[in-house]
Amino acid sequence: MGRGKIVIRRIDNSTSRQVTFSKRRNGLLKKAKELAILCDAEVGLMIFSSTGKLYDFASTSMKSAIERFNKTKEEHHQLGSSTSEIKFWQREAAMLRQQLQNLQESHRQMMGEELSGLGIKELQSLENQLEISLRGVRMKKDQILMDEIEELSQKGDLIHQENVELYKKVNLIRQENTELKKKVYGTSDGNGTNRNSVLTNGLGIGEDLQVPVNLQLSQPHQHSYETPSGATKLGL
Amino acid sequence: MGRGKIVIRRIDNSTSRQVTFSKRRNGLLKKAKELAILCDAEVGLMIFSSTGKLYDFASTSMKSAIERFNKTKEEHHQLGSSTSEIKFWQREAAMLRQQLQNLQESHRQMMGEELSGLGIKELQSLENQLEISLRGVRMKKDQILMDEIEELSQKGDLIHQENVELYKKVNLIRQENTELKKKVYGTSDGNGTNRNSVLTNGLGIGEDLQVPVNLQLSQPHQHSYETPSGATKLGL
DNA sequence: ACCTATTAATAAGG
DNA sequence: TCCTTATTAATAGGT
Repeated sequence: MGRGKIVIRRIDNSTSRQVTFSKRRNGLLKKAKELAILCDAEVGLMIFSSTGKLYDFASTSMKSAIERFNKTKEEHHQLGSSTSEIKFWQREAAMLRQQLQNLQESHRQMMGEELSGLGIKELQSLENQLEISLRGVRMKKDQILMDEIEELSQKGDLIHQENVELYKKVNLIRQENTELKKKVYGTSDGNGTNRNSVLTNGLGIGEDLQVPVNLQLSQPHQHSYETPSGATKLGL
Repeated sequence: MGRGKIVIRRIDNSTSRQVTFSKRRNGLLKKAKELAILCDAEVGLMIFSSTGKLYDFASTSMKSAIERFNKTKEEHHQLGSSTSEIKFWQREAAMLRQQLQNLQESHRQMMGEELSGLGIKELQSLENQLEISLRGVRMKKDQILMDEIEELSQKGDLIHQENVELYKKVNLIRQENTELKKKVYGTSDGNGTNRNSVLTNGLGIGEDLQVPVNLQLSQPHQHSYETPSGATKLGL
């Protein structure tokens, strides 16, 4: 696959040998990666240039690949003589690997991947399961949102009550103040009293009373789903 | 470099994944050999299929490659030697068990179970994923059903054509028969001829012509989702 | 390192 | 797994 055909034989010219090494090494590494990804295989590749430099690729880790290599090779010539302990753990690992694969397949299907190979009946029951799951998730989500609203509403109530109490206290103190002023400066103004009462009506009961009522009537869908956690901060 | 371009991503279909594995594995091994020969390099390649089978190539020996690798990496971990066989398998099992648990949790959540502990954001993204999966599954299912209907319709057409041909043959043979009877018994009856033609109209063209038309007009939702596989038997 | 004619690999489909 | 073929990808040879 180049300008001409070549025979597979050591390249004499050291320059072109190095150039070819560089090109083909990259190609080999690339294809090793592709194989690992495309086919879900574990690949370990070590390349030493003629100058001794190392280039390597491992889909998981070279350590894992080498250990697996050794185990696989050992099994071959170890068929008669192995400790029961080792055999136990080997079987354990094999079983777990099998379980993992089964679960992975089913998980992929639930993710809507790898559906080829499924028949109508299987697809139908998968669809049913997904619908059930979806309902469950939505219920849970709505539940959480409702709970949050409920909590918010209660906090709103408490704050409102607190406000009412505070308002009363403010009024009491204000009255006390007025009384004190009268005593200190004598009866000097009807103005100050008027201004205070107007202010009180503007900020106080008139509007505060509405707040908890609004919270209780609000519906989940009127809240943004994106920033519900922020709401709890309001209460604190 | 095939009939079409492909993206480097795990191949979903397990059959084509295996086919591709087989082809590319051979290609990779070939190129590893070529690199070693052409460029005078030491190459070690290990490939484990997803089923655990090992395919390997080493220009000198895997032992040599691994030792050189260890030396180069200056890791005195002795990856090639048998540390504690049992410990290796225990670690392997522990790792697999961990993976299995992680996957199980996520799988349960996709089944709509074990949702407590999830926040709104997580539930929302789970919901989105389930919706995506559901769409995928439904598309796949509809595709299969449409394909089946198409196939059935074509078979219906063929059968109808066959019927028309057969009807013609029957009529020909019947005529022939009538002629023969005339020759054998002389001109004896108008009764037999009448009965035949009435029978012909009842079983023949009049009804048969409708069958393929009905099949072609039928829509997917008119079919039961429970018994589509039985339908293919009709054609055979 | 880049270019590009040419060969090699391989995807898709029996 | 092997075969075939259309198409893409790798790369040999040159600048």
